[in-house]
Amino acid sequence: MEKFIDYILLFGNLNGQQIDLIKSKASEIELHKEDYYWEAGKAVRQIGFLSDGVLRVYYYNNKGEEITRYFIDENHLILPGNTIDEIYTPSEYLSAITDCNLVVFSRQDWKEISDTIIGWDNIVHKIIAKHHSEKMARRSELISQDGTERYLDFIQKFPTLVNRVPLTFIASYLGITQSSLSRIRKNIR
Amino acid sequence: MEKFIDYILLFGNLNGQQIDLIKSKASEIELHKEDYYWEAGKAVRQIGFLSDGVLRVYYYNNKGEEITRYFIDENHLILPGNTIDEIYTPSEYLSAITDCNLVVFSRQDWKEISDTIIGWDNIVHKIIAKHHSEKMARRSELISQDGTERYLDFIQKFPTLVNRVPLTFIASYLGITQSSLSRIRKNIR
DNA sequence: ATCCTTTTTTGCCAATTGGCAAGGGCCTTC
DNA sequence: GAAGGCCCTTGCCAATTGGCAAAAAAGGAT
Repeated sequence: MEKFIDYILLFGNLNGQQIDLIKSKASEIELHKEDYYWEAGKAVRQIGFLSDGVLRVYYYNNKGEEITRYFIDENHLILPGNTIDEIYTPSEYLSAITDCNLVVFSRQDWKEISDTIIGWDNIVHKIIAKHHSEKMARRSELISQDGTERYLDFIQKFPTLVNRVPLTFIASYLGITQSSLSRIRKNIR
Repeated sequence: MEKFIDYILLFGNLNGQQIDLIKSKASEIELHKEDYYWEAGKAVRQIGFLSDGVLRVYYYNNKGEEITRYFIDENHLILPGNTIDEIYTPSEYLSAITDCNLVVFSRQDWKEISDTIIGWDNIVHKIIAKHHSEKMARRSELISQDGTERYLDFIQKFPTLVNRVPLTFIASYLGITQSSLSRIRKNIR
């Protein structure tokens, strides 16, 4: 919970009263390895902040292969869709790679926070902007690289993930097969 | 100019007076093929809306190769950075593939519009959210596909671009070489 | 129409990656 | 400590892509 408050405070100032309001609305949940946080086709009813653990976002392509779009690690806000107002039904899955702790808010409570705390929306917009630019930057660079470069890039950008995420998922994220990635790692050694 | 107003109205309502204010702040500029709209390292001082033509966003990777990150076609807003407040210095180039027409606003005028028109920020946030989700979706799917699939995907998603964008740029966007793309097109025929 | 430039296609060979299946290592469970 | 499961590595061969350079095609300008 403190992690969440600390994170928010990176993007704007809040007084003690505002922080108390936020805390009063929050609840903490745990996910075990392989639990879903979202499932494709099922409406998402809460806003979450990942305080511990790693999640992965994936979908199935038209050949039925499971493709990992990206990973979410500690200290990231998980917002459903583009706006808070509309119910969001994801087209992809979000599940726990490791055991996870999250701070969650109901859509309703989140809205009340937004209506009560002046500057809240601004903070949230800053966070969204940051997330998007991070994700874009990561993705775009991958495409022009070969397997080895992609992997080196990955371990440089996500040093904390390399040892916590199974090889299959990393390979899928990098757009190569697990065996190719395994061979690449062998060559690097 | 009308294109810009029409575009904005897709995301929210404005009255005649508000539209007049916007028009009074706007100016129209032309870019010729290969002109820069942004250059890496040079601060961007305006907000633009591309009403005609195609732009491409690219950078140089650590091998000195020019990598096309994405294309921008008609009816897209071009916002510098994550927030209007901070001066934005891009790390990539944005140049015209075809002759282009843009509607541009100085940062100052844009701010005045934002301060005067209630709901303007909301409209802009919706547009930003839309752009980001579009870009992410496009990019992520590419990585799990081979050259042929990427190209088929491209012509399906950007039918209007295929014949206006030189092959090199499309290849670079798809993360393959120009010759490979040429061979792929041959096989498809 | 001709020349010149730019863009696209090809050929050839090397390097990279995929597909498939088997094998090895490690951990858990009984 | 044996059996089973999961994850990672490896071998073999086929398919895909890259690199380089030359040829062909398509546009533009005079």
